[in-house]
Amino acid sequence: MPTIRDVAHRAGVHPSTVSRVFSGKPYISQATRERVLEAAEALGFQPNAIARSLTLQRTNMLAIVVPHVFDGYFDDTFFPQVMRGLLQVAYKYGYRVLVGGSGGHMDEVTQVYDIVGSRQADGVIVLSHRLDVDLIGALLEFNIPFVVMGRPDTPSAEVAWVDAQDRRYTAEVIRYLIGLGHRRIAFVGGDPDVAVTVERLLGYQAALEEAGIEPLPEWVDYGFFVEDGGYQAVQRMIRLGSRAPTAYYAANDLMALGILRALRERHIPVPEAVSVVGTNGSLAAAHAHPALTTLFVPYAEMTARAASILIRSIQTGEKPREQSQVECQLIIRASTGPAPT
Amino acid sequence: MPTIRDVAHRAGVHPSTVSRVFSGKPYISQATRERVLEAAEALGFQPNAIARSLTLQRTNMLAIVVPHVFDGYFDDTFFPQVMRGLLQVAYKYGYRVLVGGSGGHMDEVTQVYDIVGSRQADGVIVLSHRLDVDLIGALLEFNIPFVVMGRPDTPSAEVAWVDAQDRRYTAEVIRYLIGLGHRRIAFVGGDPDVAVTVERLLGYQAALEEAGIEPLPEWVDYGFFVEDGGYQAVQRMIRLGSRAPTAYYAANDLMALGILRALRERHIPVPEAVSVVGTNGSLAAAHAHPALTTLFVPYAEMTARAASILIRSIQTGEKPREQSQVECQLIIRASTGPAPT
DNA sequence: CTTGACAATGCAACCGGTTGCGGTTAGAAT
DNA sequence: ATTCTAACCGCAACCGGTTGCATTGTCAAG
Repeated sequence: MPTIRDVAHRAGVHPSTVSRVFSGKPYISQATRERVLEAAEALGFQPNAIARSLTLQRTNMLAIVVPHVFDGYFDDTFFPQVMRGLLQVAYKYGYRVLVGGSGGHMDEVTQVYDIVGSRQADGVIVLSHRLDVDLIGALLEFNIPFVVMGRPDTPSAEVAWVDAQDRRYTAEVIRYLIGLGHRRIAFVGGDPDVAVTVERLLGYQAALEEAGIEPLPEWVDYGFFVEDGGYQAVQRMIRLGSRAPTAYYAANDLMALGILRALRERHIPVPEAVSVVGTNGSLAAAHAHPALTTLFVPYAEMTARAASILIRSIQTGEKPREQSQVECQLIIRASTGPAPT
Repeated sequence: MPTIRDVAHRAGVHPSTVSRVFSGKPYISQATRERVLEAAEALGFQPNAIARSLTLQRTNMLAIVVPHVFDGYFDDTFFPQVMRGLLQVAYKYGYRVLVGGSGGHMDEVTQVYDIVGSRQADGVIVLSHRLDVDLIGALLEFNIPFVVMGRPDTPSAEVAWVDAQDRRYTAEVIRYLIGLGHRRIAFVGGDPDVAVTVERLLGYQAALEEAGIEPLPEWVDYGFFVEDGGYQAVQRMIRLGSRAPTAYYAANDLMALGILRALRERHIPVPEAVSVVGTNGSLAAAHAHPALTTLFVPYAEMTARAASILIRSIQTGEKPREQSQVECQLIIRASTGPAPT
């Protein structure tokens, strides 16, 4: 690979001149500019991004860490939508996306820590903030812009976030089910150690309390966001007999599909006997049978916004502080109906 | 951020000693090693990955470029499965994934060219090789390992690939439909400029010819891999009246779902009147109504394999040459049945 | 007691761009 | 004709690790 010095030599100028040409600096005569570009063209020169990053202290990368160990993570619409929003904005502003994998709980922090500490990215999107580890605290130590997806459990004016108002909208879903006459409503959450799960659970509990319903502990279960988690939750709850739920709320569509599958296998008609609501508004939900009522969460928009905040912060040098929220939407389809009498 | 020199100063050693400690070089006494690590700990030192990359000429990154402009791209199971396989292997070997977006056709090449030319990654996975641009030729110019997903149209011993045998398995699907008595079979391809589409079309044509069926040109349409593409294809083909297809093969599940939607709207019973087959084996296909028969393509396994090949090549320094193929599987469900009489 | 071998560490150049500073030159102003 | 200004471009240090080579120290063999 030719370097800036090779080009300089061929064009008969100093390396710094070549650098100035390629980084669009002023005070370069038209003649030398052309000579340099010609030499670069002839040699097939492209500036080395790594070297440039080293001096500029800028990588033009946005980082995101994904728990790749859960296969189901890639089956729900969450991950691709996140990537969509992120990529679109990153691309628009000339950034690329650095995706890191992560194994266990702690490892997610390790990975983020590693990427940030080794200066491989200019900003970070924090996907899931776990309750068991203080990732946000760690990130504040570094002087790197980051945006959290969802409102952190210990809100601070120092951190930027984009929130989907999980608690509020989950409550809205539960109220909708109550409005249909349901009183025995199940909550099938994702990973119990993740903030979003806790928020949704709080929304669930609030809505029930509001209606004067005392929820059974057995109505709450965790499916870790995978299809089989929803399936298993039904298997367990069905044993409650007459106290079994007549409606299920699942924290993503994947688990809701698992719930539908379990009900179908047991020949329990949906929505006549049992109603089911999913979350995320996936395409699979729209095409499921029966078509799944689902709480659409605009994850693509959320990450797009997060990426915008990050990039602005990187470019201005100011710590990101924007705290915004997006609106979700309950898409009512065929999987929900009046409670059986 | 503290540098290696800060640590050296604090530990009372030379920077090179610190470097040796952190890169696990031999010939460092236990005493100084401890002093260095202690100093590093106290300062919160982490080696700068960019600087390291500059000298080592290694970034520990695998690159992939994604056409982010098509929203539908993120709705099918293809993209997340590709990411899953890639991330798992990358993570296992300590690599990270660099994802670049891309706009139009040419832009994909530009982006890959840019990443490779600026040495931002050690290897590249070439997702879709278009027919209109010679990306492979360009990559061969650079001395960087790359693996192509799918067999290139001009096979060469110089390039490594992981192939899903698109032609063969598409033909198998068509033969299955013919076996069910269908003779008017539609082909709804993805992007006509992409190699996989051409391969599938060839498989389709071969299977029909084999059975002595002369396909109508109107039976072939392109849906560009998006849901509405499948929907529109039905709208057009239905106008053929008595010559309209009794079976549809779609090059991904998303388009197949669009086909199902179009048929449902027109109250055409599936599979009694028309059969539908999708591709990719998505979860949405399993939960669709009727459950979609689909050609499962192991994209996660393919990218996992591609990543392995890449990493081995990076580590040995040998140009990757492995050319392997994976097996697909036709998953028969409820959307296909005997042709109407 | 010398010599040799090898462990341990320092020195300095290098990876490939970037940039503050200073020198040169040409044209404009006086 | 002289001075001033600003465009143009070279010089060299720097970003933060890495590594071949040189040097010092230590211990065992001769």
